[in-house]
Amino acid sequence: MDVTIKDVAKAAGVAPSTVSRVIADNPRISPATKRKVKRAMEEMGYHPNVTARNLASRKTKALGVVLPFSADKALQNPFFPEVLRGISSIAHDMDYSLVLCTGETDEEMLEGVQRMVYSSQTDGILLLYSQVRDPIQSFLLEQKFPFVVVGRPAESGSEVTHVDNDNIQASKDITSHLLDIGHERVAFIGGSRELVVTLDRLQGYERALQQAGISSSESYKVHTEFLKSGGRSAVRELMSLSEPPTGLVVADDLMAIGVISTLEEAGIHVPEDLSIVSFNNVYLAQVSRPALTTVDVHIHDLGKEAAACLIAHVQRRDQPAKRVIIPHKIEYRSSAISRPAPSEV
Amino acid sequence: MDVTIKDVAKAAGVAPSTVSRVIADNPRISPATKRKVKRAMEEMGYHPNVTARNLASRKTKALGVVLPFSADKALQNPFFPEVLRGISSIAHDMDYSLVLCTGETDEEMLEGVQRMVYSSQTDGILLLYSQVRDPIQSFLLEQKFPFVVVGRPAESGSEVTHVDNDNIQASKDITSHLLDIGHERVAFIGGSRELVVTLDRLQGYERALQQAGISSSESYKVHTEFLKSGGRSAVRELMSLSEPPTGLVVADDLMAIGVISTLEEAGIHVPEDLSIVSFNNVYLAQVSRPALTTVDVHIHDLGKEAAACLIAHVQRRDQPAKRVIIPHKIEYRSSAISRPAPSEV
DNA sequence: AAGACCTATGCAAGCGGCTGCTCAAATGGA
DNA sequence: TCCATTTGAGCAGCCGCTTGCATAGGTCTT
Repeated sequence: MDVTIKDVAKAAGVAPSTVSRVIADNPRISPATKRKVKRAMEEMGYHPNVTARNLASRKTKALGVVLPFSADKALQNPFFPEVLRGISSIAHDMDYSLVLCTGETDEEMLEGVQRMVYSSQTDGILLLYSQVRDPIQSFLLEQKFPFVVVGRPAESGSEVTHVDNDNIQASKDITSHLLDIGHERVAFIGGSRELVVTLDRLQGYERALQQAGISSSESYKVHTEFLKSGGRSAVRELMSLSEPPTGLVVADDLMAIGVISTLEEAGIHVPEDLSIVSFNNVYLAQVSRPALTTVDVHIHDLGKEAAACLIAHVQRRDQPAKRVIIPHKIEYRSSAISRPAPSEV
Repeated sequence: MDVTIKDVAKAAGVAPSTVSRVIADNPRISPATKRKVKRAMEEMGYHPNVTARNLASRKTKALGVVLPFSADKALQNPFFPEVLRGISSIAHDMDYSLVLCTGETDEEMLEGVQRMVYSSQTDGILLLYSQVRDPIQSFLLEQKFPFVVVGRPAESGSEVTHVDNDNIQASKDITSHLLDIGHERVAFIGGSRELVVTLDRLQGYERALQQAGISSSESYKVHTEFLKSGGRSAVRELMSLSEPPTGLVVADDLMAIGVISTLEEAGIHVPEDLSIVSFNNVYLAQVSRPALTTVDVHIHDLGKEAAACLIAHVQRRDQPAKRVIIPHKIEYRSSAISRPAPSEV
């Protein structure tokens, strides 16, 4: 708490600069001196002061993590903790610390980001979501501040490094699965249209239909908030169509759980009456009933990769923007079953 | 990114110290000068460098947040994000930043905490869980480093400021509820015995039984990991007793969901065959089927209060340790129903 | 043996902002 | 009008560490 580099220097009989170089493991210091200094540090319980170090070296060894709290991006979604875990593991390995930035509204978050950037609190920033026309992305871009986004940037995609799944393909895959096992009327329930991930998954769904030669109907595509039970009305509407779907592609596990709940209330059983597939494969997906057939997007890897990219990027600023795609994998469980051949009414 | 206090000073035709005092809104600077300086800051896009400021003022305006990743404390539990939200809202208001510290193991976390403390990265630390014989708490205590824990410290409770629910009372309340609606055989499923919260809830359960004049049986108290499906075997064991319980007090919502799933697999229906109550009232509790009767512990308030306490504490170090109890409230939903009067066999 | 070169350290100037102290100007009182 | 006060602002040292440059020995060359 108190012993400084000077104290150590004095005790070891060397100059402060030497101690500093010992800390940095500078090859220009002889092994003998290093040992001597290290012993002194040990004995005195010396620990370098990061603040001073940061000031002198004009770096922070800290990454900013921006995660949304607003209702529809929903921090209660286990997606965030999980990606955080991935980020943290890399940050820890590379000796970076993480500073959190959140807010209930876009403005609050932007404010937070600006603070981080202007006051040089972090070397780079990680965006854990991607929405269209994101003022934060614009700001960061314009400031030329290093950042990487988890997800696909809606704009300037080629200029910003991002780590994502191929959500279009993933969605196409899982929709096709539903089609393959006999469903002909498959609807899509997505979250906020502002989120790129929703858009991508919707597009994948549409492509799958198209490939199967099924025309897609607007009434089969509904959007509702990630978590809000507002989903209820959307589901009811969907099921009261003259030709209700027999299969549902839901853009998120948690949403799927909410949807299933609503369905059951209405006396519709999953998967007997209706098959459901979703995305993310959070822990709950295997514990809820029925266990969810879902796309495992390897959340943890998304986080790890994003952190690694960002660190690489802040260490060598000249790196070009890159795009990393984390593979996905469908987990087949019990929320989707094959549809008996339709009876010709 | 570049303009410093000196540049502003020059532009405004004053000394750097004057600019500094303007920033601090020091009353010794005349309004006229303040205006002048502020205009200059504005025009030049000046933003103080926190690092330099921190170094000079020997504060960081940052709070460390320690949250566990290990399996049984489970970050996937929405409890953490939610308390984080509470913390964040206060931190934001008070202009503090949050730095995250996590780890998969206790050692990793201790390491992280030590780093924070030794290198003075934060002014104070928030512990989001409490376990018995916690090396982190001991360390912090011994270093006299300001910290507050969310939960009840197992040891030295009177010396460390903490924010908690009255979990014993809460557990007693909800267990009594089960008893009141006619259940006579009520079992308890808790998480890790290392966690104080588990211990408290167990104790509340026991007290309720005792007060109702029911003797508690060891086979009715089981512990399993917070999330792991390992819970399965525990549940099966419980249900294969010669006198299986008709009511279950589960120490956590997520666990309850897992338990219900296991039960249903075994053909036992909740709440018809078995009533379940749990704790926390996370978002899922109202969305899952059946919706959970659970104790709302006001997670968000826990976080807010904890952050407020910590900030108060770092600002005036001489404050005595205090204990804040957040009230709880039972949410009656559909996972617990009254037990028909037992038939006299 | 003397200059050329290393090697291992030390010196000192920052990094950007804070703050105790000093000092000049302005104000007020008599 | 003159001196005591108050007010406003500047000076300079410091926070703890990093780093370019200088330097003192020592080792090689030739």
